[in-house]
Amino acid sequence: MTNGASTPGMGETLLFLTDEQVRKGIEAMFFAYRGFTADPDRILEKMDYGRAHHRAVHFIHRSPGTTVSNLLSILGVTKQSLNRVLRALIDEGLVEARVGRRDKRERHLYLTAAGAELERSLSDAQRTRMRAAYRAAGPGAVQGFRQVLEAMMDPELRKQYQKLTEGGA
Amino acid sequence: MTNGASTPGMGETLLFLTDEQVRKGIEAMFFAYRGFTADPDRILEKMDYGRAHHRAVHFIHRSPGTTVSNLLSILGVTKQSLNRVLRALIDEGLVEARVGRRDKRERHLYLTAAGAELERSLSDAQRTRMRAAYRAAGPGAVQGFRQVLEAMMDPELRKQYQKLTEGGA
DNA sequence: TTGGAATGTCAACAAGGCTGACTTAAAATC
DNA sequence: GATTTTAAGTCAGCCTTGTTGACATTCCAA
Repeated sequence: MTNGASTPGMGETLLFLTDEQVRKGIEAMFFAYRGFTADPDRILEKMDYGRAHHRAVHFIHRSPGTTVSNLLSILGVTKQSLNRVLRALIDEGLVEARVGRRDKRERHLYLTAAGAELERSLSDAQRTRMRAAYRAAGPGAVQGFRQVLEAMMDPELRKQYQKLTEGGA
Repeated sequence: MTNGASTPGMGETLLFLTDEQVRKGIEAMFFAYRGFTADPDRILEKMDYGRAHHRAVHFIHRSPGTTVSNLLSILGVTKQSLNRVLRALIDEGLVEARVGRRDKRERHLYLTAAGAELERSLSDAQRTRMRAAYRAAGPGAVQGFRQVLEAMMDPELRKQYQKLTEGGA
C-alpha cells in the first residue's frame, strides 16, 4: 500500500486521504496520548502510584462491585499483574474487596472513601484537559473524535467500551 | 468540579457536555490506544523489538538525518533509555548513525534498507487500521478527530507535532 | 583556553508487563 | 457424593522500558 485513497474504484465511502495525512493522524495519537496521561501521572507520582493503579481505580469507580475477572478482561492484563496493583490498593485502604454473596469465590471491588477521593482528583485533572480540548476544537469536532476512536478499537474492546458507556452517549 | 458544563455563565464557547460524556471520551482514548498499537505490537514481537524501537524507527523515518538530541526531545525519554534502543537498532543494521559534518559531536540518524523495510511494515499495519477507522467514521469525523487530539497535547508537544507535520495537513 | 553542549556508557534500580506452577475454596456437573 | 471446573491468590523468575547518578569524550564557541 502506497496511497490507497488515490486509487480509483475503492467504494462509495472513499476518503481522499494520502498516506501522509493518515500518518499525521498516527502522530497526533502519539502526542495526544502523552498529554492525555500527563496530568494524572503527576498526581500519581506524588503518591507512589502508577498508571496501572489509575486504571484499576478508574474502572472500579466506573463499575462498583465489579469482580476481579471482569476487571481482568477490561484491562487486558494477567491476574498476576493486576493482583500486584490491587493488593497495594487494598492494603493501603483505597479499595475494598467483598466476598460475593451468591458466589463466594468472587471478590467484588469497591472504592473506599479514600479511593473515591483519589479517583476524583485523577479524573478531575483528566476531564479538565479533555473539556478544554473539546472547547478548543469546537462542538462539531467532539462527535468525530469519538467516532474515529471507536472505529479504531478492536471489536472485542469495542464491545467492552460500549457496554461500559451504554445509555446516553 | 462536578458538572462544569451545566453551570450557567461559562462563556460563549460552552459545550454542553456532562462529566459522564467527557468520561466516555477518556475511556474511548484508553481503548482506542490499545487498538492503535495492537498491529505494530504483533509485528514487533516476532522480531524481538518493542514499542520503544517502533517509536525510534518511526521518527527517524519521518526526519531522516535527525540528531540524537532532537530525537530525545521528541520522544521525551532519557538519553540512557533511548541509547539502549538505538544501540540495538544500529547493531542489528536497521539504523545508521553518521557523524555530523559541521558539528562532529552530533550523530545524524538514518534508516538502512532493512530499517526502512521494518518501518514500512509497521506503518502499513498502523495506517491500514487508521484508514479503516476513518472510513467507518466518515469524512466529517476525521477533521474533528485531529482537532481534538491536537488540542489535547501539551503546548510543547504540540509545537513538535506541528513542526513535524507542517506543510499540507 | 576553558566552559559547556552533544553524545555515549556503566551501574543500579523500579514499574509493570509476562509465563509457569501451584493452592484454596466454592460452584457446577456427572 | 465424587469429580471437574472456575475464581482468586501466590511464588518465583524473566523482560522491556523507563529512571538516577556518575563519568568520559569530543568539539564548538566565547
